Amino acid sequence: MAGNNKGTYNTKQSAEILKFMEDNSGKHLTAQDIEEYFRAQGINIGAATIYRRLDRLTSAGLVNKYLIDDKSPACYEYIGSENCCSGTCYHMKCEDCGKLFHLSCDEINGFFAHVREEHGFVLDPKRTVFYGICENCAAKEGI
Amino acid sequence: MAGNNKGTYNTKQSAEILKFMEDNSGKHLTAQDIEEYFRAQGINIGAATIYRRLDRLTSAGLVNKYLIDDKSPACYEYIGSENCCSGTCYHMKCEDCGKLFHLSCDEINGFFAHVREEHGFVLDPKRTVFYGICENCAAKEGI
DNA sequence: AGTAAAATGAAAATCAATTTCAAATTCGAC
DNA sequence: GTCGAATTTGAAATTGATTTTCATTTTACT
Repeated sequence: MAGNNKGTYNTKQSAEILKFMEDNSGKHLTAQDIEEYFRAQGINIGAATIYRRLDRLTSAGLVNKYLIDDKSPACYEYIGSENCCSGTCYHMKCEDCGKLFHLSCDEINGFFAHVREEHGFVLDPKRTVFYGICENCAAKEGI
Repeated sequence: MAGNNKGTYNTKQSAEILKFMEDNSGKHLTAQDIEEYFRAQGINIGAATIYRRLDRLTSAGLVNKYLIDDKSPACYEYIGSENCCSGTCYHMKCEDCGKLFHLSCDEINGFFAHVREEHGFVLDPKRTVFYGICENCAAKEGI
């Protein structure tokens, strides 16, 4: 049998949700996105079930949950073995256009290591979002 | 007259709220905390007014708004115009104890420069808060 | 004082997320 | 296979923080 946890039953809903998350690996999906997808497919999966499953997948470490900003609902991202967020991936959010960018480079790892070693603070990439102005918006506004 | 903005009227409620925030500079207060304080003082200030004022103070840069975790309501902290740090200063917030730390070093300036030059993204220190676990809490929990 | 613009409080609305609970499903034991 | 306890589900109700609405009050300017 597939990775069975004691005291948990596998259902077709949970399989569907996991498959959808996998298929959208690297994308940020809200619970609503997922709900709408299944509604469009003619598959009825209740909102409560989606939230329950996302919680499970998050605790299991298969999915990351992000609270990017105050106004929008939480979003979830499948953590595959090959996509950009499998390792440590950070997010930058443009205050102007609201677009979300992924950031992954040696410098940021070095900086996080510095903060850990010199300032004794272990940063949390899941919660930490860098805000600023993206290249596009800067050009547009002549900043 | 005191710092008047065009098209804004000063009220005793807004003065009371600002004073209370100033008096609790460095503490993290929820809208509820503030509501209860005024109720206890026998001063009636509606919840909506408190939220409206906190929003204003936040946009004005006098107060920072934090979303520490998913479960708890937003909290607000009086920062003061420029009295918390000289020059550019960044904030780290412990997800565990909620304490706010100030960060100022060459490495962070270097990192911000790198992001600007190599990733075309101009970071906003005012808005960007680093979340993580502080030294104290890490030790306490044996992480 | 007169008055237009802005701020307020109470109540209603919003809205993501959670809880409730009866009905359906899962899965190991027999 | 099927019995039965444990688990999961969906729909609806609930929660709880925040926002909106709107009639009334307050403010700042003349």
